[in-house]
Amino acid sequence: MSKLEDMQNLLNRATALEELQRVTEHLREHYQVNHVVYHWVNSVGERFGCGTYTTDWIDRYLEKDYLHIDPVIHGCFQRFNPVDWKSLDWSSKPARAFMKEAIEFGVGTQGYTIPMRGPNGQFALFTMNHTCSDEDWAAFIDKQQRDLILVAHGFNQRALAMEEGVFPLATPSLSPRELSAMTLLAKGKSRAQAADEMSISEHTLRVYIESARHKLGAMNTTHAVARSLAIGIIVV
Amino acid sequence: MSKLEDMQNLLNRATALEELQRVTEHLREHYQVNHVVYHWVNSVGERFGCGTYTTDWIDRYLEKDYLHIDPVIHGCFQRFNPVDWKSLDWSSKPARAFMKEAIEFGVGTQGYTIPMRGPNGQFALFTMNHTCSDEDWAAFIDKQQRDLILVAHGFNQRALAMEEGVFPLATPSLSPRELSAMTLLAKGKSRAQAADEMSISEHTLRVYIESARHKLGAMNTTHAVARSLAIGIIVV
DNA sequence: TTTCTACTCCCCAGAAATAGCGAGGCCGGA
DNA sequence: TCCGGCCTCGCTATTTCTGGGGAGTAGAAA
Repeated sequence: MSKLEDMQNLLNRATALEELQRVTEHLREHYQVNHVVYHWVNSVGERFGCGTYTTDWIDRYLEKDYLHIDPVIHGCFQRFNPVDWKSLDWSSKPARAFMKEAIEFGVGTQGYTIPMRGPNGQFALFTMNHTCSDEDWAAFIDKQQRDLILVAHGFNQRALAMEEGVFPLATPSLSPRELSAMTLLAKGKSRAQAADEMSISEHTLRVYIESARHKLGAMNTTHAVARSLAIGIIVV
Repeated sequence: MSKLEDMQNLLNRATALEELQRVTEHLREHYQVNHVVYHWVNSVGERFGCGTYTTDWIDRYLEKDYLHIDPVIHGCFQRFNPVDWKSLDWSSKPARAFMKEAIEFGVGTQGYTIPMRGPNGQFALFTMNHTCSDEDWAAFIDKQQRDLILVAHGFNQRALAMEEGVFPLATPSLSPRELSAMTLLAKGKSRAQAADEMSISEHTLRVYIESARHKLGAMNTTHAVARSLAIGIIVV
């Protein structure tokens, strides 16, 4: 039994954010790296995180709205596979300034981040970073890659399980015609065009949009389509 | 070197659908199961698949539009973690009829499906199924779980890499104000409300929406917001 | 059987979005 | 320095959407 499996067991029993936090600390010990962080955006846009960053750095990050500068966030949003920080675009001036400041706060110069996406638009990142040479880091990643993916998945499963406790997965169910309507609108069709494609009158189409809107608790058509996409009941 | 690692290497070199197909066949041999299937919906809603199902079954599946009945699809859309088919809801009449027919076409009675989500709304499923007892299947899954997750990831990485060849990831870049506008609209705000929140005149807001629309190649506001969400440049 | 949901169609008035036109200031890169 | 992108504001006319109100069918569930 490796230490890692012990940690996975610990992870699988975690039911609160503090327990995930503790796992990140154990992982840091185990891998002997600067930091281990897991954070995510849930289905209603709230952000959560746990990890070994100092509160100073987290406060700084939030205060300066680095979410919109951090190339790791940008890069991971565009990718499925894990991302080595070296492969990201650090060419812009704010990005470099951000990196410089991060290092001052103890963040490693080398980093590896695994993006994950869940139902209802959930998006999460599992990051490990360290200060060492490119070669050492490459060797480390090469060796641990698989384990890191599995650990990251473990984190996300627990996080999603915690959410289900809070948001009991009340996905509104739209009828087939309502879904078609939402899909066509999401594709940019006007009501007239959508009605035409569905071979119904525009009046009828409007009824579907309305009822979909009500089911989704949306303020207007755009909102309804946005929610449909976000909760994954339609795909463009 | 296990056989599995050989297969992962094979997978990592795959550049076309046929090669993925071949890997599914190898996996079926290796694990001695009825079927191995990987299929996905890409960023523009096109569907692709490869695996060991018979063409008869695939044709039947498409013909009867089973995508909208199959509880595996439904269940996986709502989940992040891998799904054992037994844990799904087979209570509805069409679902049971579907399962019965699937078995007639050689699909296993036991199944395990791993859902995956990528950037730009990509959604994929990796499935392994077999006909055996509950106990044997549980033991098999328990033993292979980790490897299956890694293999599934391998498939998805290759599939996404193939897509980038076809859709060169030309993500339009919106200005900060344009992004704010899109985000507020996605949250259900009207133009007046959004303008108010951004502390600008509604006329100005309109300019942002218009320019965002043009950058995104969208037909109307709803379409622009839908695209922004789908390509992941905003989060609700 | 009754009830419920889904699907289809219709009208109207007011609110909102769209498609054009225009203007000026600011900042950063070529 | 000039060009381009970004941010801000204005006008008009037309089209589209929204939010109410109806009403009838069919099929499935209770």
